[in-house]
Amino acid sequence: MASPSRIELRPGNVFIGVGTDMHEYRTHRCGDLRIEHAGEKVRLSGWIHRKRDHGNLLFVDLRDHYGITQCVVDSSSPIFGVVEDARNETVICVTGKVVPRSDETVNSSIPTGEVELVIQEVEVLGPAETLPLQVNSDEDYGEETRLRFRFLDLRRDRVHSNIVLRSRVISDIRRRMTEQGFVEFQTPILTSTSPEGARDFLVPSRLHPGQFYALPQAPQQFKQLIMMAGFDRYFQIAPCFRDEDARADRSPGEFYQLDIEMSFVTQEDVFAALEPVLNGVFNEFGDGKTVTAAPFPRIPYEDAMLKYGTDKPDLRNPIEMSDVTDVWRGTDFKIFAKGIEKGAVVRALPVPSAANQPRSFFDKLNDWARKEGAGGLGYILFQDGEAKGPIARFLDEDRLSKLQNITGFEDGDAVFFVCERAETAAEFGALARTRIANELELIDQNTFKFCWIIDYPMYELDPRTGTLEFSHNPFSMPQGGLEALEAKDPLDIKAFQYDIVCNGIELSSGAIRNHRPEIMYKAFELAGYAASEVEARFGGMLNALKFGAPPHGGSAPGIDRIVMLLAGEENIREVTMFPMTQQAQDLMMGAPAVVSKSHLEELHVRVEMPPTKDE
RNA sequence: GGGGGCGUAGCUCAGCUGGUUAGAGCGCUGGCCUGUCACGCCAGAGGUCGCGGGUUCGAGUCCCGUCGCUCCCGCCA
Repeated sequence: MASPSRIELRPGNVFIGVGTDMHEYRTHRCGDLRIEHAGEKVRLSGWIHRKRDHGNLLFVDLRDHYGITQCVVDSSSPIFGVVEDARNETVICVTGKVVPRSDETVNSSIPTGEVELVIQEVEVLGPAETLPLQVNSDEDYGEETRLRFRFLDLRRDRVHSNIVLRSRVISDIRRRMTEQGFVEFQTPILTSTSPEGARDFLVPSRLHPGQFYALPQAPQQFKQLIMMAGFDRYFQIAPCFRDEDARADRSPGEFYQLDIEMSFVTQEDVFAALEPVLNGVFNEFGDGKTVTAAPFPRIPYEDAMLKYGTDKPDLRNPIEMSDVTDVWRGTDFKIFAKGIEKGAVVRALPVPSAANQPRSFFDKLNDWARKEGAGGLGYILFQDGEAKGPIARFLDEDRLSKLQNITGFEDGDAVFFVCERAETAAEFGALARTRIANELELIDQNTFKFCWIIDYPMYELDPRTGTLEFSHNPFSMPQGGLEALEAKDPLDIKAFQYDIVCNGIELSSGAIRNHRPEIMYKAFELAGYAASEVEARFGGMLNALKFGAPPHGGSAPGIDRIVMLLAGEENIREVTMFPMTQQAQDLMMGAPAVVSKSHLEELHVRVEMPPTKDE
């Protein structure tokens, strides 16, 4: 017989000898027993999932992590009363004989449904009080109850399996990364504040009064330093901390990234490393949905903004916008023509097979558009070779054929028009695109569509101050290098900066990094930072760049969002074991909390409360 | 920081234009029931209607404030 350390916990395994030396708690798990076990004396431990009490005959569904087994006892047994008195969710250990069920009483909906355990001995291991939420129910409980009693919520099937899925996804990612030659490292949790980006979490220093550590917003600088240290290919399931407000798809405070960085690579090399990992993981855990095959489409930022109105397009949506400003310029439809004169653009949204929708469909959309603050949502229907609808008459043959060339509409389609300033047109067009596709159920729910968004602008103007600032990561390499920084209009410079998007959800951003100090100085100079300031803020990294830095780049897909997509969950709490509320509180552990005075004194910290309203 | 939704029994919710003793399902307690699998049947307990103030003869319901949960905007290099 194998030594205990080599015994695996697999369904069907008897992992401890049965008989006189029966294990104290269990010989099998609650998902194990099959018809082959009939006649054996076994021991199970688990939670009372549900009882069916017939007075003189009592069924107990005993549940553990692995499954449910029906146990049965009748009033002739001396321990009948003990089982009858135990509440749901009480942890018990039962010993008895496995018996086959009669044909009429087999339960084909559970794997153990052909047998049941006749209870001969019972021990209550952990009694349960009256429950604040019922584990054996699909009822949708309020967040407050669920989070305060998360340990109960986690017993329930849906969250329990989400968390297991999360674990399996992470294991699978680790395996795929390791097999590609990536090496996993840990980076510091207590580090320095990062000068750009989100709000930091600060940790006061006991040894250095008045000084603070910060929790890393991401291991960005560390992973670059790992490349400069010559490790070539790094990855980590990295905790990241940002003190920003939560959303349904954004935990307050903390989240995890698959953080990766590679040396001597181009943008394409990074894509080639990540694509098989993402495609593989989504195929493995995507519940049979189709997954974009590598190489994923690469969409330049500018194209994405024009076609989808956003840099995180949902490619499941077949509607692609195009610019038709010229088609409407100078027509008698004054709303558009005058708008165009004042600098507005017109975007077309061709919607396949929408021409036969009832009038009310178009009216409803128009009402919605006005409520969103747009002028409206004009449209033309193409039916039986004719252009129909309220504004169709403003376009002559020439203009209509031009429109067809641009949008590629076919007979039976409808084309919607958005006329706004370019930025608003993109924003509102994106909303309309999503809205229309949802109304007409054009979104394929059985697929994961990936794409890379590439060629992000290096700089943008701050809309309030009009000053030049980094539009993404200041450590990205500008396309064209130093030459571009010196010669081009900064707003025309692109960066080797890219996002990966799946079904309209941004999974990560990444970049080829700027590994040349002189380019770094220049890039920051354009954004208004003096060399001395750059040195003060990024001294450590800048220093490393000066002692032989390899070209390098990477990315960091969000683990939580990957699991959300795979689990089909809309809310990140459903895939997080111990989440906080939207107000960043842990209701179960009671965090954050007031700490003792001595605690604070040790850290040289004094609390000053914000003024209350009547002060 | 701002906007929306929700807050009634342990839990999920109903409660009309303000009007007698605030209801249901699940859970809980007690009773009956030997083949159920969301077992069934009978009975019972359980409520400061989030909290504070106001309007009114009368407030779960209307108004103001406040707290909690949530969704969104801002924020998230």
